[in-house]
Order: sequence, then structure tokens, then C-alpha cells
Amino acid sequence: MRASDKAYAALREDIIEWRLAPGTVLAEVEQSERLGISRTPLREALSRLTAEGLTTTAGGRGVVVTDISLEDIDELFELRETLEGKAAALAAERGDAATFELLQRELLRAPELINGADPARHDYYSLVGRLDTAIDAAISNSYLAQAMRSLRVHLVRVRRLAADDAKRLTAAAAEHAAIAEAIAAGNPRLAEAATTVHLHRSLSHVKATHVPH
Amino acid sequence: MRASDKAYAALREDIIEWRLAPGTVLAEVEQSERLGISRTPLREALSRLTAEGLTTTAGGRGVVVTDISLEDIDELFELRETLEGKAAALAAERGDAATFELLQRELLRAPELINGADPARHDYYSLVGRLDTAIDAAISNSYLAQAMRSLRVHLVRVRRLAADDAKRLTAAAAEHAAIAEAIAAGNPRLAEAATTVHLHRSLSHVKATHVPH
DNA sequence: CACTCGAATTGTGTATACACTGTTGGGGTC
DNA sequence: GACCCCAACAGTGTATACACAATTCGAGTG
Repeated sequence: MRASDKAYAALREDIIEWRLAPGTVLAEVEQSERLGISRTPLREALSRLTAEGLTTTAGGRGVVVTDISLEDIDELFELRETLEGKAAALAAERGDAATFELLQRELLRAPELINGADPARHDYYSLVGRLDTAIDAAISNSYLAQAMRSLRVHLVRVRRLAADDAKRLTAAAAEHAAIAEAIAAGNPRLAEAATTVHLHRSLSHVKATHVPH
Repeated sequence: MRASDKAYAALREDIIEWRLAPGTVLAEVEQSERLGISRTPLREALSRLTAEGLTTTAGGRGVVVTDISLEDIDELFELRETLEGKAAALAAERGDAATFELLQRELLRAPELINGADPARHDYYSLVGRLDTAIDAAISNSYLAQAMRSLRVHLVRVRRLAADDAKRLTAAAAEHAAIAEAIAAGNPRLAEAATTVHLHRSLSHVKATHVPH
């Protein structure tokens, strides 16, 4: 693994997990020493982060971690609704029914993972991730998939702002199952509607349980 | 101006204008010598181009100029319809009517620029660019605006594939005027519909007059 | 005591040297 | 004659040194 990849992954994790707060200046020498690499690969990593929008160049005074405010959340979900709604509709048109039927059945059993004696939330998150991946593959549109990938980076940051309690996760699982069902049924409009519903509930939850860092 | 900015702008121009054909390998030493700079800023420029999708890293064998095929055109317009349709609708909701009324009037006079004795096509293109800019500003959603900007880079490449004859440009100006009118009227659904119509006609024209490079 | 000018320091931008990996060409062997 | 192995090379990945710009701290003066 290249040193620049390592630095990129480490910094990205630190930003997404809010270990590096918005506004933090990432000085090149400081970070390169912290990560045990030279400035050259670090600069490439910072360049990639800036391209993704996780950092911005502060005019000669290094790069700073981008802030995410409440207005940003509204904007993010506005774009998300547009992209994921379209993606769900396309998946319903082009996707393989069996794949999404299987995902639906698994999602309907998800409450066991969330509310069980030993909450296996990681399994639940990976299940939702598989739904995203399945949709990405079904739409067969690399540009749309790319746009959604770049959007999800910011969404993960936002998600960390909210308390993902068991109650909300259980409801979200049902909403995801509804999306999978609509895609499996080959119903584009229903799939888009189910996605809209899910995103609006998700946004409401984030705003309701928002905890400032 | 930094050397990396210069290299980025130069390479980007070369790719968009098809002076660097898809599949061309951009060797670091070769390009750095051609542009008269060192490898370090060139690498940053290549990094930015790759992030934009104009180039891809070919696994240790340098970066190559991304190909744009006919399927890519369909995918691009699919995403474009989604994003610009939403943007037009949002602009109709949030935009300033006077701004778009002015643009509409100018667009209705655009045939003079296109068909005049001394075709001032540059003025026409800048007028369309002003419409894009006005929509970007009206939506007040930086994430959506960013997604559209990254998309337009690829669209300019595609546009170079088509012959933009005076007939098509005249029709396109009327379609743009219809979009501006709908936004000025504050009618989101009409604005989205007008955008959809324009994009479909534009796609048909590109595919009909497509000339392989 | 406050304000201004200057120097030092910190930090980015660039160049270059070195290391390592992947590839390609040639020679040898089966 | 074909295939395999080794060596040379081309090219990327990384480190470091140097140049320049900006900011900040301190000292001197009004």
C-alpha cells in the first residue's frame, strides 16, 4: 500500500469520525510527522481530500477541515433525494429481482440484529451497505454511481451527528425493506417514493437528535 | 499563478479539446518536460484531473486519458437530466424573477447572434453560460452546484463530438428561453419539463451528428 | 503606552535525487 | 523453433533540500 493511500485513508477516517474537528488546520509538516511519512505523499492525500470536499485550501495557510452546518444538511439531503430517488427508480427498471428480494427478506429480519441480546449493529450496517452496492450495480450508470459515492462521504459525517438509537434503526430497516421490495417488484415510481419517504424520515431524525460537537 | 495550476489548466484544455485523445498515456517525465515544469506540480495536476474523471490511473503505468463512448453519453445525459431538472425546479422556486426574465429576453434575441452576417457564437455561448450561472446561484445548494460543475466538464467533451450548426443552435436558444421563462414564472414543474425537453433534443442531436475522432 | 517597521520563523511551492517495481527485450535452454 | 529466465530500463513513489511568501513577534520611536 502506498504511503499516500495510507495517509489519505487515515485522514479521511479522522475527519469522518470527527476526531479532526471542522476548522482544524492540517499543516503539512505536522501531519506528515504524525503519520510517519514525507510531505510529498501527504500533499497528494490532502489534494484528494480537498477534491472530495472534506477539506478546503485556506489560501496559502494550509488546508482546513470543512465545516458541516445545519444548512449543509438540508442541501445534502436535497441532492441525496434527487440522486438516490433516480437511482432507486433505475434499479427498479434494470435490476435483478431475485437480488433485491433476498435483500428485502434479510432487511425484514434486521430488527433481530438491532434489538437482540447482543446487538450486531455492524452486521446491520453492512447489510444496508449491500443494498447501496446492489443499487449501484443495478443502475449501470457509472457517472450517477460516482456522484452518489462522493455524496455518501459527507453523509457519513452527518450521520455521526445523530444518535442512531435502536428505535430509529428498526424503522429505517423497514424503510429500506420497502425500497428493496419496490425495486424487486420492478416498480420505479414506488421505489422512488419509498426512497423519498426514507430520506425525509432520516433527515427529520438527524435534525431532531442533532448534538453539536 | 502556481505551476501546478498552469499544468492542470493546460492538460484539462488539451483533453477537453480532444488534442489529447482518449487512451493517451500521460507519462510524468514526458509531460513535465513538455510543460516546462517539474514532476511534483505535474503530479498534483494529474491527481486533480483523475479526481475529476478526465484521467484514470492505469495501475503503476501512469495515467491515461479517459475514454468517452456512446454508452457514456447516455449515462451522462441520464445524470444530467436528473441534476439539471432538479436545479431548474429549485431555481423556479427560489430564483429572482427579474434575472431570468432578462435572460429570457436576451435568449429570444440570440438567433441574431447565431445567424447574423458576422456570427458571434462566442457571445451566444457566454449567454448560455450566464443562464447556467444564474441557475447555480438561484438554487443556493452548493452540493448540487458542485455536482453539476463536475458533470459539465464531461459534457463539454461530448459537445465537441457534435457539429453545432446554426440550425441546432437556434433551436437550442429557443429551448433555453423556455427554461428561463418557466423559472421567471416561478413554475417548478414547467421548468423541469422544459429542461427535460431541451436535454432530450440535445442528446438526439449529439447522437445524430456524432463524428468519431 | 500605542503604533509601526523590520526581522525571524513558520509553512507552502517547487525541484531534484534516490529507491523500487513492473515491463520488455535478449539470450539461453529444452 | 518455442518457451523461460534474467538483466537492463523505463517510470512511478518517496524523501529531502531549497526558494519564496506570509504572518507574527519584538523592538524602537513617536
